[in-house]
Amino acid sequence: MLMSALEQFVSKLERRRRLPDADRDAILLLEGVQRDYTAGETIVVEGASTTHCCFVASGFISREKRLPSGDRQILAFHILGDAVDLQSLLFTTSDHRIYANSPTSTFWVSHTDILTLSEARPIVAKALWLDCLVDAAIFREWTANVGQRNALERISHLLLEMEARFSALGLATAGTFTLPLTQAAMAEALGLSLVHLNKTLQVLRKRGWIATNGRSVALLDKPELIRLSGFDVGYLHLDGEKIKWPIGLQTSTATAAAVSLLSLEH
Amino acid sequence: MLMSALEQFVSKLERRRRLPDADRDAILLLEGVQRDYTAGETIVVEGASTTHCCFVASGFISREKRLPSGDRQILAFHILGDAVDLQSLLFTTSDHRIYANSPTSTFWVSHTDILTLSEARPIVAKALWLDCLVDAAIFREWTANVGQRNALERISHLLLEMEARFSALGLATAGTFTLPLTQAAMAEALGLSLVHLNKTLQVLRKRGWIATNGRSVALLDKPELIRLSGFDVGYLHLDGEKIKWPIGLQTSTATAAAVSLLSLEH
DNA sequence: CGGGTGCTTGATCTCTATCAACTGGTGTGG
DNA sequence: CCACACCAGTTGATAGAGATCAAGCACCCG
Repeated sequence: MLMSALEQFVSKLERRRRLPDADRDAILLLEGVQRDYTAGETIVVEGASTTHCCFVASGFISREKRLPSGDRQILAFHILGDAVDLQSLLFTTSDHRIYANSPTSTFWVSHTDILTLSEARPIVAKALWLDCLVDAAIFREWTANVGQRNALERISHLLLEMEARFSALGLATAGTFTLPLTQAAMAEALGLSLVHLNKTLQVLRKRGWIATNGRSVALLDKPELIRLSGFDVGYLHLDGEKIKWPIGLQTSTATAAAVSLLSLEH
Repeated sequence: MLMSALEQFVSKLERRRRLPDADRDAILLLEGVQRDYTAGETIVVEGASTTHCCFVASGFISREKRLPSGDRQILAFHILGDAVDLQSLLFTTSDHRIYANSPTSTFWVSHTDILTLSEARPIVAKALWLDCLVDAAIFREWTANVGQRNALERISHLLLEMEARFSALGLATAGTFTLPLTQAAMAEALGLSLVHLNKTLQVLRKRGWIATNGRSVALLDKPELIRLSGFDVGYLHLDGEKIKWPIGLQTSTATAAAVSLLSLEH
């Protein structure tokens, strides 16, 4: 239970693809600094220069963009085992704000060390790259969610995503988990107004599909929520099912394969 | 003008960060197959297994997700010099459909070859990784666009993005460029209905901020469009301004730096 | 006990979707 | 060469989802 942030992170990576011992150990040996935050605390300011990457040991973190109008859009949530903002590993500044929605414990590793390690160990590089690609897949799904679904569907979709992610960590049982979010934050993640979100949540409750108790959420009728929202866990890449990750590569007959692919396709 | 797809791609990378000759050449020497598409043709079907990555030599490509309801969300546009769906380099299947909005010429390189090259050349790996991160930054901006902005702002924002991207390639002059999109496609990228998009475009035209002629778009009052939509080119990372990309890494006093950062922060 | 935060409610407004029809251009086939 | 079909764009009318405004309630904490 009391795994370190890096141990949690490695577990996540290894749920997708087992790592050679040497690579796993190399990640675990990364040096860094622990740092805790209280609920509501800002972790990284928008525009701040990024020199370190933070790994979550516990808590709940969100990343948001603020528009000139003052409106905000929450772009992602991060929980234990996540690398927050590996996305800015190769950028000098962060293009969005990161903050703690609940008391949060993190571990900070310097970008330089991560890059050095990646350079020395292609497998580590690939695992991190993959993690970025998964994050991007989630971004895409969120874009579709906000762009195409109505309030009822959007909320269901988000709840299903969070349940799946908590569940993969053993932090959800029978569709029940703790979601340390105010309704205001949820509204900002979904592109809805607070009032409308509140009323739509009530619809979900009245239909008996979900129940809430404080910060605890129970998905009472997952099949129905899934049907309604069109949720499909695949994009979260919680396991290795859709991961292509050859470790020992041999110079293959790649071009020949390309030709056959292209001609067969149509 | 008649640069190959890989040459265009390398130019894009080098606008961000100059590459050592050996690495540049290694990319340019990637083998592959050329393939052309007509307007409206599907390039990759959703769910198809991904074995090759396509580089755009000319034309206009979009990537879209289809929801069970039948609605679609366009997730990204790609033009000359782009690597379409480097995002699925480490996945076995594509989670979205890719298709040509205009006659398009592409060059296909096998994932295996790309991964082999990345393994051999950390700098190439980093350049490709960076390209994925930039794509992800654009996804984030789109999420915010669709989630928080109204129709007028959304359209303006998209047009500004496309103008900036074309402009970086020398394909836009004085705010005028060719956008090979039907209004239906634009609506699907912005999460708007076709009818509403059409009417809102008319507002933009009546206010004298844009003009259209066939597929040609002219941004007549960029300052006003920027003010309205809160557009900020930064997220496109067209140049190297915000790119952090040390090539020669030395084991630094990273942890010490972390400590000072963390204590200074608050 | 006062004030803050988070949740809830009702009334109203408006933006955007939906439905339906019409135009103009393009292309194809008889 | 015309008839027809098709597609992209446009228009008007109507409906509905969701935003906004305003207020009240419950809980927690200093």
